[in-house]
Parts: sequence; structure tokens; C-alpha cells
Amino acid sequence: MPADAWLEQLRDNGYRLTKARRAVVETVEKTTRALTPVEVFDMARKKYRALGLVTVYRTLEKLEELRLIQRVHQPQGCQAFIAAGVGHQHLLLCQNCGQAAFFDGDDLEMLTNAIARNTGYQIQDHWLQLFGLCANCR
Amino acid sequence: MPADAWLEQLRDNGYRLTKARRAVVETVEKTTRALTPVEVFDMARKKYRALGLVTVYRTLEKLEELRLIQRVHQPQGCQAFIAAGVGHQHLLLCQNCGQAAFFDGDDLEMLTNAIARNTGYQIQDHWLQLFGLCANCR
DNA sequence: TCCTTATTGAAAAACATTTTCAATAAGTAT
DNA sequence: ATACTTATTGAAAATGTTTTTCAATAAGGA
Repeated sequence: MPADAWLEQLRDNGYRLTKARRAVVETVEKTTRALTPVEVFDMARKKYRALGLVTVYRTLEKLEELRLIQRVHQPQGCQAFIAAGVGHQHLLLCQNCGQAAFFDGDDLEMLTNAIARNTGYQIQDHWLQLFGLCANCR
Repeated sequence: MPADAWLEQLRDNGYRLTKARRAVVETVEKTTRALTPVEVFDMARKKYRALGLVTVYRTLEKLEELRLIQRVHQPQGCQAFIAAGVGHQHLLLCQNCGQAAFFDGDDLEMLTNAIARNTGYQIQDHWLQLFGLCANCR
């Protein structure tokens, strides 16, 4: 999804389009690996010097709300974000370069059904994330 | 696994058995939901008043090292820990009461193989967590 | 161009975690 | 039991991250 579509989403939800938001959106949208707030700050500031770190936090919060980005959980920490996949998709992360790929997660139905049967739990949501080496780093 | 076995593991790895460690181990081992460091601190201090929060952090670090506990990732945060399952197991958490259950994750082989084929990634690790309602809360 | 008010960045506050350090106590040797 | 070595401790300080506060600014509609 192009950055313009993200800005449109923001506008449609009653948010104003500012230079700060443009810089953050463009940065996150075009990066294919997970970024921490500080990384976003450093990168986006090259587009808009006056940007403040606080605004990065606030913008990421809104983008997550609108499901345009998602939080990435990793052994090293869980503060990073990445452009969200479309529909219900899961992340596959390269442990060397961080490159992210998405894949569909519908194939879990069978597994979760079996687990529901075994545990007595009613399963409502699942988180799946894979780690490995991308074609380049392999 | 009983708390004594955890203490034995600590001793076998060259760590001393202290009142502080006993209190932390007993707390985490017998609780079946994920606890944050502060929660562990509050609970363990009932067993050993002089306990310090710093020691809780240090003990949790060692228990994680020895794979006796594992970090629990949740939408609200990723600072909580729980007694680890045996072997390669995944977590199923009750969204109401926090009650945790474990299940085997070997059934993912087929899925990960298919994804490796599709993406060109060499998959090395996976991370799966389910959320739902336990039999009681349902 | 004016007006309203959402948004901003800076500073301060809140919170979580780690480091430093002198005092203590665990475990071993005596 | 006692002495000894040194890992471990808790408190305080330092660090790092995220949130709140607030007056100034600028977005977008009138």
C-alpha cells in the first residue's frame, strides 16, 4: 500500500495531515524491516528536521490503531513496528538482515481446532511468527 | 517440576541457594499464570520480607537462562514470565483470567515446510501463542 | 484571511530495567 | 564449630523508554 493511501486513511479518520506525520508514514511504509521508534525518528528526521520523538510515538500509536502497522515481537525486544500485511497474515523475519516476509495463517484452523478439543479452551486469537534466513542471507 | 528441582538446577550450575532465590523460585513455580517482575516481587516478599526488586530481576534472568521459565508476549506487554513447558511447547492463554496451558508445536512442520518453499527463507525457529477462554471462564 | 482546535516539540514526569557498590551470607576448607 | 573466600544481596544511582503536560503553532474549514 502506498504512503498516500496511509495518509488518506488518517485523513478519513479525522486526523490532520502534517509534515511530521508525512515523514513518519513515508519512512515506515517504505521500509521492509521492523523499526523501533528511535529508528523511525532518526530516519524520518532526514525528511523533516523539526520532527520530535514524541510525535513519532503518537503517530505510530495511530497507525497501529488503524492497523496500518503492527508490532513485531522478537527475543531482543518488542518495541519495533512494521507495515502490516493485508488481511490475516503472519510475519517471517530474517535473523540476519531483519528482512520481513508475510504469509497467510489460515492453515492453522486444523491445529487450533485440535488444541481447543484437547484443552477445553475456546480459542479466539493466535500469534504466529517465524524466524529464519532469507534467500539472500542463506 | 517441583520447586526443589529448580533449586537443584541452580545449584548444579554453580549458583548459590539463597533465601531470596528460594522465595522467587517458589512463587514462579507454583503460579500457573504469567507474572511481571513486580508481581513476583510482591508475592515473593510475603515469603521473604527483605527481598529486593533487583534480585527478582537477576533471578528471573537466571531462570530464563536455564530455560525454567519463559517470557510471555501479550498485547498489553511482554515483560511477564511463566514456568516453561517441557520440550518444545507453546502457550495458550486465557484472556480473562490469564490461566496458561501448554500444547505441543510439532504439528507446525508441514506449515513451515510449505512456507519455506514459497518464500525462499530457511526457517529456523517459530513462535506461536494462542489466546482464548479457558474452560472456567468460557 | 480569519478562526477554531488538533497537533506539535520541549521539558518534565513516570515507569522499567541495569549498574554500581559496600555489606552480607553461602558454601567450602579448616 | 570456625574461619575464609567470594557470590549474592539490597539500596541508590544511572540508564533507557514511554507518557504527560503545556504553551506555541499550523491544518483545514468558514
